[in-house]
Amino acid sequence: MAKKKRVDEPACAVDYAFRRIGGKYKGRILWYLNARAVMRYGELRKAIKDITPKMLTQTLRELEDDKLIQRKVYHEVPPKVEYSLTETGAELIPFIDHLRQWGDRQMEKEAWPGISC
Amino acid sequence: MAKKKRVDEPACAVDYAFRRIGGKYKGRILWYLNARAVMRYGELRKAIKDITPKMLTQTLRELEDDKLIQRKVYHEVPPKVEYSLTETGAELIPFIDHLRQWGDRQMEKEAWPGISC
DNA sequence: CAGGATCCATAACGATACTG
DNA sequence: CAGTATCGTTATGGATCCTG
Repeated sequence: MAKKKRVDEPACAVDYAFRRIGGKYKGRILWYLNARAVMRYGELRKAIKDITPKMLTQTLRELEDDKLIQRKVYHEVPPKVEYSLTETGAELIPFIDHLRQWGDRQMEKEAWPGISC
Repeated sequence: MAKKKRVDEPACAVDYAFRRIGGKYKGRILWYLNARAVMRYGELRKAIKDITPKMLTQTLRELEDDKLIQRKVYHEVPPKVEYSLTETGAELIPFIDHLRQWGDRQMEKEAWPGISC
């Protein structure tokens, strides 16, 4: 998911795009950041209940390197860091939203309890 | 990507959807099947130049278990197997297309040689 | 032609403890 | 509060050879 992969050429635009938003948490992080506009590290951690600090940090860094999110540090005590979507990241939202709607329909069909994002 | 994962509840619809189309080749397979309507095993293998037979079979089976594609076997010699999208799989195409367009724009920005799907 | 089987490498992810 | 560091597990993908 990180640097390495992007070094070898993507086979095509679909391949390229999936590499950038693949991974277990990227979709959800982007979606949350869209819904709430700006979120602190701790808020994201609470929102994504199953994530560990390591994975959260790692995923946030990858998204940042990919210019899909922005990181703003407030140098104060206690520290405060805010994350938000970049323009490029925001362009992905319609896609994620449609995918989410599709997911909702499928989950109903399969009788999963519908869990809202 | 296979059964195991889908056993534990997805956190939400975004999580659910990403699980179903994640993986290195799923997006591209769905996209190709959409563009060409129906494809044989060997055609897919040629289209996805970097895939091994094992991965192709494995990915196709997962997509089939997920009811995103259909598999039609012709019992003749030499054997012939055709793959095509299901209704549910076809519903994903607009989103893959959207994502593909986004990928195209990004690749231009980064000055990757644009490789068409 | 369309795969199955086997073995292997690495990448992705996770638990836990600690820190500026 | 917002992370690091270290270590371990599992999932994913790959090479190679074989077959109805």
